[in-house]
Amino acid sequence: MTLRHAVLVALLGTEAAGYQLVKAFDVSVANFWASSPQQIYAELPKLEARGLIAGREVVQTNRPNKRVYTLTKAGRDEISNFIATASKPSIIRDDLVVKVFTTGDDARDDAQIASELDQRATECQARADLFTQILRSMLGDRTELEYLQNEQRIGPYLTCRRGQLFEQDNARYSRWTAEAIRARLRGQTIPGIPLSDPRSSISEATPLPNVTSHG
Amino acid sequence: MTLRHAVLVALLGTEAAGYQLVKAFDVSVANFWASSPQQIYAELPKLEARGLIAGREVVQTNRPNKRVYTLTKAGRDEISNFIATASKPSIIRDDLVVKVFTTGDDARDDAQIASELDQRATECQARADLFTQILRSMLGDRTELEYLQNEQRIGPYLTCRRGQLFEQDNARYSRWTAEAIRARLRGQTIPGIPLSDPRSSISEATPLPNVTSHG
DNA sequence: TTCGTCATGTAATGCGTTACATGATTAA
DNA sequence: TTAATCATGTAACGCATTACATGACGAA
Repeated sequence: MTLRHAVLVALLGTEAAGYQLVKAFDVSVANFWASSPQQIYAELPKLEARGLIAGREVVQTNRPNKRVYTLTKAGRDEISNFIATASKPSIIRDDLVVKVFTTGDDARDDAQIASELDQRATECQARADLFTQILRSMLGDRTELEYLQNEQRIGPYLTCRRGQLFEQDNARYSRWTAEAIRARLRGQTIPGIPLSDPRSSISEATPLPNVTSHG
Repeated sequence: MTLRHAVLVALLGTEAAGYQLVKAFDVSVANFWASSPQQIYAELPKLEARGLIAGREVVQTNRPNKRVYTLTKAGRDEISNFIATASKPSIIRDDLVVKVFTTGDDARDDAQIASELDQRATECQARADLFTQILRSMLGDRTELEYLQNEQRIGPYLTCRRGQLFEQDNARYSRWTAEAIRARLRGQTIPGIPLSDPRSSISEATPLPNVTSHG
């Protein structure tokens, strides 16, 4: 039951209509809680019925009218409550990795999988680059350190960073795996991938990449 | 509708009972398709009814009897079919990152979140280490390169690698974020985290870590 | 004698996905 | 005139989660 909480936190510090939330989910909340427009639209009346958000009609000319929602006190309490409850482990759902699991069973399937991995790598890299842009525009002319020290709501920055990291990681894995599968299909050595790098764990050695330098 | 496919691929090359599948999901399939025991048990009769798997009773003494399932020809075709269909983007669901999104709204909540991040980092690292062990036992005395060249079914290795990478990445993110939040709460600089590292993108510079060296 | 493992479920409820539906405005 | 954006849904179905349930064996 966390779509509820995902919607509530999206309303922290800003009122928004359903359509705006749908758009906001695309670039921020989707990084940790992917949801379809239908789900979001369906959730809003439920939250309002429970008194966690309050909606009001906004009449527009040249545009359809819309219903704009704000967090209530009860909604804020629900968020704090949620934060006080133990988190469940993260879960991934990935069709493509289900396919990777079959690798070695059928050569034609393997070729298909490798080409889908290439495509996935490109998509992930594109999304990662988008996140890098968003992060840099959040920073303005400040360094990340300055931003994290001075900005009051750093949450959106930190979660966008999560999305960036996930996409980069996914792109990296997809490229590596595509090469491994294809090299086998050719019966050749795996080119251009330093599999024998002496580092055993990325976790201690590698800092998070910098957003400020480069594009 | 991919739990179906996750179960089918788990039966590639080996017959298994429900209980065994539940256990297998824990350490391998869960890395890309997390599912509860109840879901798996419920899925098996459905797959059998569709003719994608065949079950037979195995009578045991000293143990409850069990029903063991094998892929049918139709099941294999269903897998190939699935592979030929375009994959959906990966999705993450992560409670804790929903909480991170709120950071900056309430200091007490922030402290709570930072401490949950510490815990998460530890759990992820433990799981990553477990995967490293599993990977090394798959390799035996071969290098990864040798393994990928010579073993016929490399799928389970590649997906375990995915799990390892995800857990390491998640641990790294959790540590970094916990520090960022806590440093702000103290009003201090962020210690020990090289935020200003000149590398802009992890994806091109960093190879996948090696499994063979270290423990 | 208590816990963990083996072995398998049911039932209720709620969440999520897919397909379908509408209708105006504005930019290419 | 075609597509994209704004704005919001309904309906059907199937998937997922939570709680509950059973019962024997073996190890500590």
